[in-house]
Amino acid sequence: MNPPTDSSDALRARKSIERSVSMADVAKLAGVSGQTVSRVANGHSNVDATTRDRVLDAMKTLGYRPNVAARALRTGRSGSIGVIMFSLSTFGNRKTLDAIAMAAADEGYATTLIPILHPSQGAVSDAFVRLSEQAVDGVVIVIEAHVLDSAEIVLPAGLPVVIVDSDAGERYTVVDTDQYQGAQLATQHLLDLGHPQVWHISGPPSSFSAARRTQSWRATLEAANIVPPPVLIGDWSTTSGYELAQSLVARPEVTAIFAANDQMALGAMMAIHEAGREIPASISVVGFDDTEESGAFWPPLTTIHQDFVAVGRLCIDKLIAEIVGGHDTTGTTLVATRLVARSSTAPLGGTPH
Amino acid sequence: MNPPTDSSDALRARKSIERSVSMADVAKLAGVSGQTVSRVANGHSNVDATTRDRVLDAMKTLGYRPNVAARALRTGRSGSIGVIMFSLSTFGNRKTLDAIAMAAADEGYATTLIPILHPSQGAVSDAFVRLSEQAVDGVVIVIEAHVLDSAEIVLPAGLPVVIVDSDAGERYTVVDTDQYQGAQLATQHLLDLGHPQVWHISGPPSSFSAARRTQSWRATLEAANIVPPPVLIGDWSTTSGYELAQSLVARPEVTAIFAANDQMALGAMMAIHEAGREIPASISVVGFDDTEESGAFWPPLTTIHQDFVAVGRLCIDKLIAEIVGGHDTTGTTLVATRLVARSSTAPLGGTPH
DNA sequence: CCATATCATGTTTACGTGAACATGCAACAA
DNA sequence: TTGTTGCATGTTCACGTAAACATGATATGG
Repeated sequence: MNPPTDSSDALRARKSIERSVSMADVAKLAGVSGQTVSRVANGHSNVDATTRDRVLDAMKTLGYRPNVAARALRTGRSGSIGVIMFSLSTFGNRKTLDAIAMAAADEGYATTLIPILHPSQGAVSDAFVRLSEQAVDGVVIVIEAHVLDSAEIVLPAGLPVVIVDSDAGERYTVVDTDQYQGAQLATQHLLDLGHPQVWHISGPPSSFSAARRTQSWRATLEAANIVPPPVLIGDWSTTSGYELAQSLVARPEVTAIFAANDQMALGAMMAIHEAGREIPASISVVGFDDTEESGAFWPPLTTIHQDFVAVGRLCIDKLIAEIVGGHDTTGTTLVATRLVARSSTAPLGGTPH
Repeated sequence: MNPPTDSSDALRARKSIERSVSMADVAKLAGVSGQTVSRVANGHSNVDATTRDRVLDAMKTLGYRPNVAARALRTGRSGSIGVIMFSLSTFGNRKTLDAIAMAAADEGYATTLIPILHPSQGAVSDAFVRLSEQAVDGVVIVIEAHVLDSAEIVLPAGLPVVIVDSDAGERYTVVDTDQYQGAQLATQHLLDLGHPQVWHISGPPSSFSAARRTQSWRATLEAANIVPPPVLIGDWSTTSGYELAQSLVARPEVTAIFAANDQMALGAMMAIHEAGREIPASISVVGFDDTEESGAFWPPLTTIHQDFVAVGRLCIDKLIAEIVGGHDTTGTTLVATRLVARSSTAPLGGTPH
């Protein structure tokens, strides 16, 4: 049992762990008012050079660090940006998060991750509850917008938002890779190589990116007066690519496959290998993403490179503009992709490499 | 319903974007004091059931959300856990972060990402400055500890810390995959298949995991009375695996390669293919990580599976224990790996599959 | 010379919360 | 009855910061 201590020493010692240096401490040491310390800390101009140096010295001596909680309470700004996404399982999410975090750090913002445990309605709502409890100045949402619509989700009013992987450009600020252009590039590349038809392994329809890529693939074929074959609907995983491709490889007329991401392309290539057909001599394969590994697949995969760094940068730039500007904006900004031609594609009937 | 508004209407309207519902608003509506609202919000028991319901109703009506900044200022707890790591470029980092974020969310903590732009001394120090400016209750550091030592880094005193990828168990709480056991599993697997020697493509020496795997590989060979060949030092990338393996594949006596991660294993397999040798008939390859794709490599890669979910869970559990307990702990907790045998390994001189 | 503008700096206050302490009421024992 | 206990609830205050306002000193113009 703990009898109350007469002197506050014991408590002090225990609390001192958390106890940090405040403006008042700095002010005392520098012989100025707290307000002057505040001015120096925030880089205001109207402070005498001598005084400023004295304050800076005191800060350094005491190891002063501003208390963000107090600052956030006072100013309503937390210096933190929230990111809501399903788990980091997809390559795109992971790269996007990475790029956002880097760009945010660059601008002096921290990144608060608000993961969604499983893609259920309730879990998404939970994420927004957690979000509204966290002090964030803005949010980047990396979930297709229709999920937002279907859930009874209320974005805190006036909270700046940028959405990735969505077509909600009329209502929100949207930044994304130009999925349409990318898929066109992939499909056209195969057509240009002389393939009379291009089969497509798509991502899950719940993903806007996936739907958009499929749409573009279809349009590109139709523009070439080709009737698109049925879509094979995958779920981004190598396994799904493998299983779906198995139905294709037995048919000799299938000579070109466009997979909606590199992982499914990898799975498809595995099925092709197992069927004893040659890539690209017998079948050409194009992926989408350009992961770090795809250049080392066997054979090295022709794919669409996404510029995630640019996407992340734009997200943060637009978000900060909204935060500082104080008003919501709308509109869609797309980042172009480029085709990375490697050895998994060749002219119809052509030779590898 | 709405209380009559006074002359400050215009200002109010403009500010109302950020202006959120406070305890005072709830208190007024429920006809109680702010303190009672606080008690309800924090689940204290000494509130009459009737009163509690009235307050909860008012909260719901107004859409009350506690202000974390104010709470953090008052309590010294932010409900947020910081994660410091180099960019998400490695599979391990990415999975670890994912697991940490999930486990933290599960415990009601947000995850604040503090990325390090480039692995320079200054950048690491910067991260710690940003850290100390962010209100976090604890930190998970996913950087080898010797980097911490070499930089003039001061961890805020008393801040609970858990370190991943380190051997600093005597000074900190360390959670990690059992790298040693994993590398032993990999090496022994190849020896058990009858290979007289196992070559090793390692990760960068700056990584503790890499060093540890190399150490274990060497020890396992020595325990079998085999003199380890020179280590080939890679950098985790497929490219490095590819380039390093090229020097190996020309030598027929090389029949077994243990790469310190799946990406380098993939690169090595590419070099093997290009040299015209068969996997696993002519050379066996083992990786480390068990990425989502490795089962679809050609051939499917035998590798060491890491349980990142367990690592993340343990990080958070131990961190929260320190946060709640209020005292630092030390000690190392290792999570076991398991061998996933696929088709990239076979008995010496054996047949594929 | 004084009036006034200018600028560095100090003082007061409020942001929203929750701990500590105060109050008031009901139940109960003596 | 009256004091005592226990419990629900209210009041006061401080956390660290920065905006708003106040002050006092110096420079400038007529």
